[in-house]
Amino acid sequence: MSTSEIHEEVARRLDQAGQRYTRGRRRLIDTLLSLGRPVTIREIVENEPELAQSSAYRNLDVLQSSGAVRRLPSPGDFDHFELSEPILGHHHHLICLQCGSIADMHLPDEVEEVVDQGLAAAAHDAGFFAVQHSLDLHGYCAGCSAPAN
Amino acid sequence: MSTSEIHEEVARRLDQAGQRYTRGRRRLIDTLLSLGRPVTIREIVENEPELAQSSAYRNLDVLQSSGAVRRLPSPGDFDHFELSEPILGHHHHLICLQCGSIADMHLPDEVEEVVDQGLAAAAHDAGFFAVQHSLDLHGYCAGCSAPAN
DNA sequence: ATTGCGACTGAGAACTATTCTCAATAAGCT
DNA sequence: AGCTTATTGAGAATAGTTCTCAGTCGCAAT
Repeated sequence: MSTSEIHEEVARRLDQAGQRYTRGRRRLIDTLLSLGRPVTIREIVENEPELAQSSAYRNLDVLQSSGAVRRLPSPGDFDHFELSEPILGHHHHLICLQCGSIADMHLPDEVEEVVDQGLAAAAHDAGFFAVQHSLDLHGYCAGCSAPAN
Repeated sequence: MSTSEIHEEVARRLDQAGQRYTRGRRRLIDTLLSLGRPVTIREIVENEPELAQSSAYRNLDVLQSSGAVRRLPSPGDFDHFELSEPILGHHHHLICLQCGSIADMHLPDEVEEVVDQGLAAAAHDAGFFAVQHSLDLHGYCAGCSAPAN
């Protein structure tokens, strides 16, 4: 999806939710696009100091409600935000236990199929209505090394 | 693993970390065992009112550091705690988007194998040192129904 | 263009889950 | 039993996030 297609898609989703695609919201999407990985509010505001923190939180919430953004609860102290899977495509995360950074990762289609089938069976058994799955790898990124012990 | 084996395992891990297995910590483990699913601090304290909230937080942190407990960052407002995988065995979660409750789930070994292989390859490509994976299903539990729209 | 109205913004206050503090207590050791 | 050190509990402090509200902007109809 090209940048302009993404903006159109976001605009469509906001419109459907009765929301406007204002300058601040557009800038938020641009920032998420340019950083290209799940980021914290702090990173967003540092990259785009014109965005007020309170508006960033509010607008990320609006964008999440309309399905343009996903909020990732994080093991560290800060939640991370990324463009949603309908926009970015289905993917997974490499989460560093040391520095808390999150990188995107993709798995072969065969793996996804096996996972989907396994999860569908488990959901069915539990009377659970599945919306999406999350499959993340926790460990140490290239910049951080694993603890010595 | 029987209840007494679990307590022995926890005691071993705490001892290794230079920590005591006190009454409060034992009660914490008992509570996690009896509830049998990831729970919030609030649920723990409500179930075992003799546990001070501040001590519960502190001890869950100690237990996590020694590898007896896992803390799950949650999409809602409260983190959840559960016994660690070395004790409970490898498993996954069904996370309800409505009520925030988390239930345990197991996948067939074949699925786990495929996932492990796929993740190992992805981690290798990214220069990432993997510790564990998390594979959770997000949706609506049997008690909550999916939104109408 | 102009106007009108409701949605949006920004700065800070408020909220609340979690962590910290410290005097009192319990655990383990000799 | 006595000593030493870790642990506890109640509340204060911290900090990420949400809320408030007066001022501003976007959009549509005139």
